[in-house]
Amino acid sequence: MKISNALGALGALAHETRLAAFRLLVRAGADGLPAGAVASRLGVGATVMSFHLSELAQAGLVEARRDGRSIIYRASYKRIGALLDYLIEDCCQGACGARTTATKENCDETAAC
Amino acid sequence: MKISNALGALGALAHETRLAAFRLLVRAGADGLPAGAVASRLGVGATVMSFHLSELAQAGLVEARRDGRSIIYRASYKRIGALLDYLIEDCCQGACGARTTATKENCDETAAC
DNA sequence: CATTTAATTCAATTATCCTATAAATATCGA
DNA sequence: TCGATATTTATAGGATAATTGAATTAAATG
Repeated sequence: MKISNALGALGALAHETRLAAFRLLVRAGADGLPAGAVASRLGVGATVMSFHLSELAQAGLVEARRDGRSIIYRASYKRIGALLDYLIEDCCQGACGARTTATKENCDETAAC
Repeated sequence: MKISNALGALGALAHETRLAAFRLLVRAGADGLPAGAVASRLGVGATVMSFHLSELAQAGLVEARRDGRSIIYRASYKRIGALLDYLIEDCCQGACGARTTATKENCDETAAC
């Protein structure tokens, strides 16, 4: 992943509504959810949701497809995975690469986390 | 990690100068680097560097200590690790938790990443 | 104690982002 | 085709963030 892509993805996720939408779409799985469902589940208007979903799409974190009147969004697991790889490898240099789901027990959690 | 902390850390990293500074501090290791060294290595002015380092500190991603005239910054491995854990567990739900340094070979990279 | 060095803080400007409203597009069903 | 539904696009505003230069704090040195 290029640095400009990482910056775009980080910026896209650095917003309350967009992070919530992305988490919702990850949980929705490969089928995704229509934009309206995302908006109503998050309690935001259709217009603002459309704006934020397109920001996520621009960053490559979600993909859109039309299904009749609805536009279905789904999370790009490949893209979020690439971002995580970038952060772990290019930014952590192994210092926190061990703190993944595979080897999480190496870390002592604190309340501050 | 709480969602507000994750948002703060994502926002702090979503800036070219700050991401570069954080990467530099990660590579500098536990000893860290004085603010002036970070500024000159990145080719930015002392004032703007100070601003961005304090943003990173506010997000908990770096820590500052005074050493004589210098103020030494170092990366918080705990904090970046906590952010990665949050993204992997709360946002990926296992869909990309496998894409870590430990099990990276499961992923097919593309040019887009 | 005055000077130099290191870094921050303040104030002002500029740029960017977010929200809200209104209008437009696309699809479906009567 | 007409109206209803789903979503996007366009526009304008207000809020937030970033940059710059000057002033300030803090520590070391002669």
